[in-house]
Amino acid sequence: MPNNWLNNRKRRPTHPGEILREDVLPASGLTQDKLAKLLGVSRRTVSEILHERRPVTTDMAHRLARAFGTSPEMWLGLQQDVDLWDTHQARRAEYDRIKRVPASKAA
Amino acid sequence: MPNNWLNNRKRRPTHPGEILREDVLPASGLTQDKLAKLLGVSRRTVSEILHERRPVTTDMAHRLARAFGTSPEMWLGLQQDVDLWDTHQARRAEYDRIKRVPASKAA
DNA sequence: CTGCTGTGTAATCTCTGGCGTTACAATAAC
DNA sequence: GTTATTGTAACGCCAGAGATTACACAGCAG
Repeated sequence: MPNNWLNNRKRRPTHPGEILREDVLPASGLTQDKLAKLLGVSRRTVSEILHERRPVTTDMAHRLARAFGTSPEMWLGLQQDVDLWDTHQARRAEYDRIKRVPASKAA
Repeated sequence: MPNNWLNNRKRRPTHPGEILREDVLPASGLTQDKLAKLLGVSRRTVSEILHERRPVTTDMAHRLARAFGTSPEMWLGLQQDVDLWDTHQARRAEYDRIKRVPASKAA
């Protein structure tokens, strides 16, 4: 409910690679290499995403969506939450210094 | 309702810069320069976002959220839609070539 | 007319990060 | 054994987000 819900989370949100590694890929019966060729990316890219060392980019979100019949938003949304969380962890001190703009009702 | 809702849109989704330019910034009564200092970024960065020439990054989403009391997800979500749309425009041919993975129920 | 303020925007640099290719080692499967 | 699958190091490439500096031009107050 709170807007700053994300900022208050204790745990890092689920990386899309986890879904891919633990559910989607096993269910598909594909090897990493096969999937990579199918998606049109390198085997390395697939591997690093599975290990959550690389983000699912806009491009990858589209590719995964095509291959697995899901929406690109689904994959990218997961990634966004992770990105927002990571950035907040890294720079929370700086963000805390930013002051709220007063609602100057000079409308 | 359809998953590929985004892909079927005729119009490019609303860039967060538009909201900032047409609503949020005017309502605040701030100049671009003031806002830039407040956010801790360069005047140029603010200007380019207002003109929709630069995306709202994860970092900027946090800054805007702090300054205007909104959620980072709000700003970033708008940007995501734009990004997905742009990428799809640019590479739809390549994506169309990606074949759907058969649901091998080798479960 | 003269400034001052706010703004757009080149030019230039820096840094980060996503991706590919190649190659090698380790492990699992046959 | 031999082959298939996978992790990952070492390259190199290139795009893009951001800062800084500087200049041009608008609008408005005096």
